[in-house]
Amino acid sequence: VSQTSIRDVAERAGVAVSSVSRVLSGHRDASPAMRRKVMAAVDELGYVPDILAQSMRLRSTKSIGFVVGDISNPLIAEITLGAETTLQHSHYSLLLTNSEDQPELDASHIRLLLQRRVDGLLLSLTSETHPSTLSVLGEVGVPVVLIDRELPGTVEVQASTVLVDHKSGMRDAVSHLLDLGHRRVGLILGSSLRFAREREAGLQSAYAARKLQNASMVLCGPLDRGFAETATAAMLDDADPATAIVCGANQLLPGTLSELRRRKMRVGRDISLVSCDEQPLTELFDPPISVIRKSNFEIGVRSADLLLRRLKEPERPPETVTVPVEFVPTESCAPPGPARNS
Amino acid sequence: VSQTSIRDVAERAGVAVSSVSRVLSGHRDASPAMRRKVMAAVDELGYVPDILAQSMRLRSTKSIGFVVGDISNPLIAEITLGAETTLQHSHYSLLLTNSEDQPELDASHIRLLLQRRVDGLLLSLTSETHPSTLSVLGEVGVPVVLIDRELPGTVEVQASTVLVDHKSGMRDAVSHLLDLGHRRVGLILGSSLRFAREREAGLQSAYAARKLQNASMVLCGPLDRGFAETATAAMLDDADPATAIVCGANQLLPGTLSELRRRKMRVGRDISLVSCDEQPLTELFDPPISVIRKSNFEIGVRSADLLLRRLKEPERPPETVTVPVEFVPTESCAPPGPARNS
DNA sequence: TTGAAAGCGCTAACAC
DNA sequence: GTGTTAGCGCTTTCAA
Repeated sequence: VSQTSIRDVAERAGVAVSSVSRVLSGHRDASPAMRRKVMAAVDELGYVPDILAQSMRLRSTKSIGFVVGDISNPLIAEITLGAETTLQHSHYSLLLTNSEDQPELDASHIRLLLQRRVDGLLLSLTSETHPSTLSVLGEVGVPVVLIDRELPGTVEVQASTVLVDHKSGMRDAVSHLLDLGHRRVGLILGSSLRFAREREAGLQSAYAARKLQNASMVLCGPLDRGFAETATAAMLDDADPATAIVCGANQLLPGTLSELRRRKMRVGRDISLVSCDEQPLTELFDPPISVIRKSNFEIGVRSADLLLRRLKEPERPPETVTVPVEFVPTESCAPPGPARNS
Repeated sequence: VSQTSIRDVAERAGVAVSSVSRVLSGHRDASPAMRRKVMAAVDELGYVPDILAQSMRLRSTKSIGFVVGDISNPLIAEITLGAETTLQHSHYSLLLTNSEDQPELDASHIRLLLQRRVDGLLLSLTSETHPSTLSVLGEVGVPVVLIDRELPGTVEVQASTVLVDHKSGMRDAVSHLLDLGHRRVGLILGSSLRFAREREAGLQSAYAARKLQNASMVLCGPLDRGFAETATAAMLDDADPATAIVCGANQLLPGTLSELRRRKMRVGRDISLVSCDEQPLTELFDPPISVIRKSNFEIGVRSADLLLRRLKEPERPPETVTVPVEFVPTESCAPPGPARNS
């Protein structure tokens, strides 16, 4: 497609390049006759404008840079779908970069994207505190949207933000467990990003709201299956074992399930279980697994919307929106059983 | 970052723009003294070259267009990770477009990406037969890699291809079921893309290899949970009910599992079950679900490699590589039980 | 070895 | 209403 330039079209139509440009960009100063001539030449030659050259002139690439930690994480993939779909409708293209969960790559990807002259940035950062990321964010000249991240207050980065209300979801889940009679709730956390902090805070607030002494057990480690196994084992082997376990991230659930299976513990009888983030099959376990869920697609859409808004109105100040979260209880949560007395 | 141009650097260093360009592009005709002067100016100004302008001159954007049906499909997301990671290492950026499983969008995305002057195309097409896609593919001027798609032989599209050996995987799975004594194997298929055709062929070949009359039951419909439920029900309600069910795609498994649960049928006892494509939790069901698996990450890597190779050597003819597939049997496959005689 | 200048394909003054 | 022309930031002949 397109090796023909606007000059070829002009020549073919017997008019000036500027006239071709005017017709194609829908400028009003173009007579019907001119329109016809130009469009005929365009059709005959199969001319398609070169976006690169347009970008160069207009100083706008109509492209957005998206930095993610790991696109193969289903949650991120859904966010990406929401964002790309939304941007597409506004004629923006998405440049995707994976940081492979390495904080150093966040900053270098941002720099690369700026070099590519993206009009805006959508960031699902791997780290909220890495100095080089914070430093480059201080001087990006384009609108930025942070996805579920909060940077340390000291740096004043001009960015819109889409926040997820993890705290409420966790509060609801833990409250439910407390109401069932659990007192020793275990929470497994990987990472120390905002979602982990909020989830821990949600758990605390559930205890606090019921004026119960906080007898929870929070274990934090790498965001992987191996750690989830270890943590689950630790929670069950504790002198005061947890009677309910909350998996603080989708990547952890397999580890917890496998440790429970190894011990032949039945979910919803010997142990109560809640998972953060719905996955395709959680609902099909027997019993179905309680989840704290959110719409990742919506997160992507809202992020893109926030960005588009600032692209249209550059003077507009950054905004923050919060996406709700929902706790879906199932029989995987039951009153603490006799196992506790063993 | 970067509002300074190469002219500013030249001025600052008191040299010509061409000299700056030479130094920065590592041209050998540049004296050490010149190098020093230029680099000093670059550092002082924090100059970063504008990739857009470079692309325009060099007629290469160092970017690859990736068309996918649905990035939120975990399989696609993993392929994307493999591809992006590989391209990144060769300093290519990835432009991602979602076709939302609408065949018409494939072609328009390809056109858009060509307008953006991508150096190459990675395609996970929504349709292998849509005319406008085939037509635009006939005149793309850049290297193309098809990911697990085969276009009708009539169109001679110059493209490298990464194929997945679905057929072998399915043959192994069905052979295993036949060896267990099953004769009536049900296969649920969504879509009619290559993977579905190959899976059906694999099933046929398993029967053929054992010289058994093909008593399989293949149902094809939309690639969603609802259809999987319907198809599962149909297979079980048939006059000669299936004793084993193979889910032909990850999106179908939830439907089959839910229909089985509704009927209180126990996997691995009342019915045997195999799923195509490993998912995070398949292994944690009780019993674990047999899967036909492959490395999606590898598919992405191989696709990118094939593209990079043609980018480096434009004269090189397109190649085809095949990625292996593995059947992982579990107790979800068992001999047909008494249920059959009911 | 370095500099001056042309030009990639396009848009937008500006002049007619 | 239309044409001429000057760049956008860069690379690359070509001359010096």
